[in-house]
Amino acid sequence: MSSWPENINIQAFRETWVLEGEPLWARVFDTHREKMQIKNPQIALGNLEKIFTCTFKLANSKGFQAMSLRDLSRETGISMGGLYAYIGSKDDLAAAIEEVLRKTIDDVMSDQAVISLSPVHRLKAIIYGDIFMNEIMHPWYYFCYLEAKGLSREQREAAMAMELKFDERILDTFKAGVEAGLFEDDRLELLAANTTSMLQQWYLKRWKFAHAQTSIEDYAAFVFDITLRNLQYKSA
Amino acid sequence: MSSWPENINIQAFRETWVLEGEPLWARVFDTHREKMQIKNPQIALGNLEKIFTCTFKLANSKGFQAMSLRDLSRETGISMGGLYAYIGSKDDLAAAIEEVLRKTIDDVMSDQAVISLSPVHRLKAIIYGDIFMNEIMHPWYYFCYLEAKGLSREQREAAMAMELKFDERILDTFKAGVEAGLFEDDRLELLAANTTSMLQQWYLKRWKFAHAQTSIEDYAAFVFDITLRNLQYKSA
DNA sequence: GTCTATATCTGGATAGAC
DNA sequence: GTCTATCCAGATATAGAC
Repeated sequence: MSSWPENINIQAFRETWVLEGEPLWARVFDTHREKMQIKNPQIALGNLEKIFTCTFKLANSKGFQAMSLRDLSRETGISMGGLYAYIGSKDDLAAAIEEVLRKTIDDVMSDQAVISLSPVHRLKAIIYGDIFMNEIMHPWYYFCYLEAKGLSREQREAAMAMELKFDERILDTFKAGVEAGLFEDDRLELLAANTTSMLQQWYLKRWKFAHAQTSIEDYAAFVFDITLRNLQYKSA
Repeated sequence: MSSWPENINIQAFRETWVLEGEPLWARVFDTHREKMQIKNPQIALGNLEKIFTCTFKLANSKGFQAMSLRDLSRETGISMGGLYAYIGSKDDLAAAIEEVLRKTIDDVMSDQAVISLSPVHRLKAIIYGDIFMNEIMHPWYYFCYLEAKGLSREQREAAMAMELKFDERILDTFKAGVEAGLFEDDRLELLAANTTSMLQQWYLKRWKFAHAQTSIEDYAAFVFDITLRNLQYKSA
């Protein structure tokens, strides 16, 4: 947590949160411990990585429902019986993905270092942080957005609550700016929802950004800039 | 076409384009003629309405892949054998939905009355028209967005091309405004994509707008307003 | 034009050997 | 801890009566 959000760039973010590689699979193992028959982390981590990565590959191209566990077995090189030592059921696998992502977002969102910043810097930290996270955990976000209908009612509602909470976090920052006399107090709820939506575009419309050759830094700067403009921020 | 876009409101739009009721199912019948065994429109229209409406109900809540044709048979009251007189296969049904929506959008988008307007009015006509259309054909849009992965490669690409074409249409309007000295020439491609995305929110995030009690007129005005602000339009 | 009955197959899940 | 073999529910699709 040391270098974030002092240096707002994706390297600093990567080093602070470590949402990739072994720490990520250890997080998955931890969250999912009781659903698995395998108790030894040394053995489990590698297979969990295979299972989740291949699920993203298959589900994010043809859809989770359309992906069979036989497809997954072939892609991972793990037998059908083997798979069931790691998951309770197919639905359980989707549920695990949603749960891990939600808990990870929750961790990053409750970062105290960001909360203590002044409105404009806080806004920047939220926007850049969220885009960096979307980039790093792209397949997770993409999966959860497009497969939400297949989840249980509780999970769907948790996912919606999460998005509302994110909107609220942005809205609170807007309001702090209004109180400081920096922003205009005009349709802040809709503006907050719009900022959230701009951020989601980064994982939903990859093809469009690739097509237009927009880099992640360009896009983060764009979202930050447009948000300030919408708030009628007068820079010094 | 007479009263649009002179009076920009949803009633005028509804009367001009008639994208509901019998004319809509006649359009479906027409597009889908050769895939059906039924040749008599009098008989077909009612059943097509049942089949498509129930497909939306089931697929837009549990997902198209998760919906079985038995579910659809039960929901429509048409037997399994009966269904197959109207569709070639399950995938065929999804393809039909995409095709009908795309052709309908294409019709509305090529409206000459809008193209001849001045930049600001044109922008308003495009934004309001698109939101009205999203509202009227909501289940169609929602289905196509979330079930795109299940479509054939050709159809997926056609859908992406359609979105790029829409972006282009907005971008052209922006550029016309820049040439007329009304708008600033700053990251217009990203701004156009953002306007498209704000419009898509109307059918993607219904729950959020319902929660915040935002009416369609409020939201259309918001999108128009924010787009002009982003373009740094100086109103007279 | 619509139904019932049925053929055929796929996919999730498990038992039990190793 | 992993694999093979198998069970069986449920899905698409069609044949043929009415």
